[in-house]
Amino acid sequence: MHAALLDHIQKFITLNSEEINILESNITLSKVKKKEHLLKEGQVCNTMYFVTKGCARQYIINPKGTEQTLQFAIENWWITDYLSYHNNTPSHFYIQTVENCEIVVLEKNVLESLLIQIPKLERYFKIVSQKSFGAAQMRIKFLFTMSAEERYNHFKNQQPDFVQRVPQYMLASYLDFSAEFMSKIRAGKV
Amino acid sequence: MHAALLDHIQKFITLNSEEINILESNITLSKVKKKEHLLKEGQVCNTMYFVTKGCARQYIINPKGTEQTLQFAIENWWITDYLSYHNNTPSHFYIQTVENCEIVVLEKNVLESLLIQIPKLERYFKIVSQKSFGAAQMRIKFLFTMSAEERYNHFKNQQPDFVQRVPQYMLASYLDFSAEFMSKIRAGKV
DNA sequence: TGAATTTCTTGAAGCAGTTCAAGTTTTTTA
DNA sequence: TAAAAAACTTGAACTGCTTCAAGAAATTCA
Repeated sequence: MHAALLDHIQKFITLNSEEINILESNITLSKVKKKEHLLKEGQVCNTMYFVTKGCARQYIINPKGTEQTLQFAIENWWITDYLSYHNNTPSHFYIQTVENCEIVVLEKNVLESLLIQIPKLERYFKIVSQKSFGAAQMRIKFLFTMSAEERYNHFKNQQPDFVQRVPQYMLASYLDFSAEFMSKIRAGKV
Repeated sequence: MHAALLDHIQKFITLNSEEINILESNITLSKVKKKEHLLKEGQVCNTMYFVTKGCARQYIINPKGTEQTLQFAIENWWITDYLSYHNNTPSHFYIQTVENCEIVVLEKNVLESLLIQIPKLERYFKIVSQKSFGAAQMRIKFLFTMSAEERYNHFKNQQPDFVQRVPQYMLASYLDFSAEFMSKIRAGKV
């Protein structure tokens, strides 16, 4: 059912059967249709989302009114706005499903009670967020050092199937160039 | 002595006096001269650094041979390469002091033993890294939506003193534009 | 203090990627 | 399955920023 999250947790820490029971009774899987919003700009984010099926994204609407995707979350990724979550401040971001999804929706109060019952989970979330931060640093490195075409090819090599899964304009904005330019890169017209 | 780190930890979790003793006996403060390297590209990063005085930075050398700063760490910031640290892979980054510094140097084996003795520390590091990740997301947002001049002005408003503390070319690369362009922005010649 | 090094400045030429506008293709939905 | 909506393509004009080169200013250190 939500075996995916249990499996993911157990990649990083060891759970006994009691702890597994606690988790199973506190965690539910939600089906979310394509293009639904999990978070909108201006809302305080009180929830963490773990994608077990499908794809979600975090995006902003820039001053020109265009959407720009900052992050994708596919199977086995957490997505949330940690700043809004920790500081109880309005979020700068939208979080939206890109495909029909199955998502573990974990409210702050539920999570905090789980963390008290199973303190080991702190370690799990520590490792996950440290790795995410490391990935964000690499992302900034690529944005800084590669041309638009290099970023596209690099991404395509790393995630060959994913390129097919999302609209090209979303991927273009994630890689920080325009949809039109993406079209030219793909046609070899650069 | 290293009160700074204890204070920082106690902003997020509560420690009893025994735990404080354990920390005090395992943590030492190192003086590091300006421009010394804490990590070089290609090394595996086995250490976390907490800056209590001075300033350090994480940077890369891009294909043109120019340094580009990805992150600054001033007082009360942790700096490390989490991907290298967790995966035991060679780092893509340099970490270097920018000023004479006082730094808590925490080796992986010491940290792991501390985390066993004081499991609560997992929560501390979780919160710190989640906030760092949140900050990295905001950084990407600013890089995506603001012009070079806007990024400079925004940074100057947020961190007015810091602008004076580091060479302008380092700040320029952190904000993702050239040192020459920084010079023109500051002179109002844009 | 004086020499060496590092950092900052300036202008001119160039270009990687944007913007705009219009048309085409694909996907969704009633 | 037809109509509407969403996504993609193309070329032409444009621009924000880079690159290069050379000199000036500031900082470091013997």
